[in-house]
Amino acid sequence: MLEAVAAPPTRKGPQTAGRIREAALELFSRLGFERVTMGEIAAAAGVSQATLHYHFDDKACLWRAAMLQLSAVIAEEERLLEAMADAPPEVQLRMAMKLFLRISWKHPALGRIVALEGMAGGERLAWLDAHLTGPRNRRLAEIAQAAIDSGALKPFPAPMLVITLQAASAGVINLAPMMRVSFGMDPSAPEARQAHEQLILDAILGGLLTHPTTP
Amino acid sequence: MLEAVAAPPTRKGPQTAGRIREAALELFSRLGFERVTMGEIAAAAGVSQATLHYHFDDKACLWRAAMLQLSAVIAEEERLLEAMADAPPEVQLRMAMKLFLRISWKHPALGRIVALEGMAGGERLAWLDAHLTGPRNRRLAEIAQAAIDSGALKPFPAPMLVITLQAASAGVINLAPMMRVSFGMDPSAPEARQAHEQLILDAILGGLLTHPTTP
DNA sequence: TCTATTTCTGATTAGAAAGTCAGAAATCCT
DNA sequence: AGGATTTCTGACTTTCTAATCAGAAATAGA
Repeated sequence: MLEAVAAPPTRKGPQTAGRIREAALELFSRLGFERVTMGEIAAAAGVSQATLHYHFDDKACLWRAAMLQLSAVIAEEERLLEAMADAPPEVQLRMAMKLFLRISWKHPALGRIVALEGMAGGERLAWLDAHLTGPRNRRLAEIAQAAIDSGALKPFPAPMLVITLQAASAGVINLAPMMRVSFGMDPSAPEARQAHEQLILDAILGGLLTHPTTP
Repeated sequence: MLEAVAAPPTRKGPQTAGRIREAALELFSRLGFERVTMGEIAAAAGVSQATLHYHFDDKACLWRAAMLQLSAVIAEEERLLEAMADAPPEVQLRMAMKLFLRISWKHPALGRIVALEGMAGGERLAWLDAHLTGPRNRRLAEIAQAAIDSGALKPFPAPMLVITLQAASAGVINLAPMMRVSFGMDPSAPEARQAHEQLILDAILGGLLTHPTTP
């Protein structure tokens, strides 16, 4: 069988397929596609290695299934952005940024995946762009461009703004192990998370708006 | 033989060892430790696979040698930071930031390595912290802390400032493939590089200083 | 209960990659 | 030139991993 998503709870297959996808997402995002073995995923999901190949044709297929699951969750959480399509650009921008930050913290796997595959290039990145990151990036870029056109935001290239925001938000979360090693500090502690969010907002709203607002 | 650095040019060994280190650095930084095979490195350096094991005991040893080479270059380029240890904190901070950005652009391998290993954790990260990234991070944090103590910089945790700067500068460079796929834009083009640098400086100097200065 | 279908597993296979080694080729020294 | 040393290579071994498959266990439906 292959990548089924919804199913009657009486059947047991989809349930274990879900456990496998979760384990795969965690491992893939933390270590990258080839650092993870099918055996590790199987162990993490509590099934045999052959079971992985029963539910998913091959390793690449399992990777895509895990990403699709993440994609669905995130798309759902970003739904509310569409509801404010006619708010002033500056308001939309601020809202989008906060949502972006919140999602980065809530789904650390996303940022890790983006860092890993967005750096390596290749067909997995192409797939990600089509199914997960591309639409997000371009929607955010549109909002930034509108803010620039309205004169609220300094005229930097919108893609550069988007990627920088991406890098600065997810990057800090990704580099948690490094922060621990270099500074003995845990960035996922609530107060650190708070400081990080405030830092990004201050930097962008204070430094990049034409009429700075530091709330 | 093992990790020799300087040598008489008449001997041929160190020269090929250098070529191997360069090829290794490029590949390791682009793909990560385990995505790269010894065969690929050998091919890129134009030698046989067995030659790699003649010059370096094993793969991990080659990885460290490549990192050490990078480390030496960077340490040299950051030497001039020590010369201004008694300048006012704000001046030092601005200088350090610009140097940091310049080095990120000049040695893209550094940022990729940091992203890859800083995210994965493990013994390679520990080694990096001891030999390359740790000293840099802590020196930059000291400068940031001095700027905070002097009242020039808003009182965010210095480690958070450092890691965010790291993530925002290197991150954009790392994500070049993603920018190409998502926006068809090449961030390594001179004008993009310029915009990126200005963006970071504006964000930090405009948004995080207590008395903003936007030059 | 009994049969068919779904779900899962142990055993196995094929292939890739790191690392070893004996010896060839190149270079140095006298 | 000629022996000694450094440098390099092809062929091999070992280990690890993805993928396959026949069949066991569990579940559903009559």
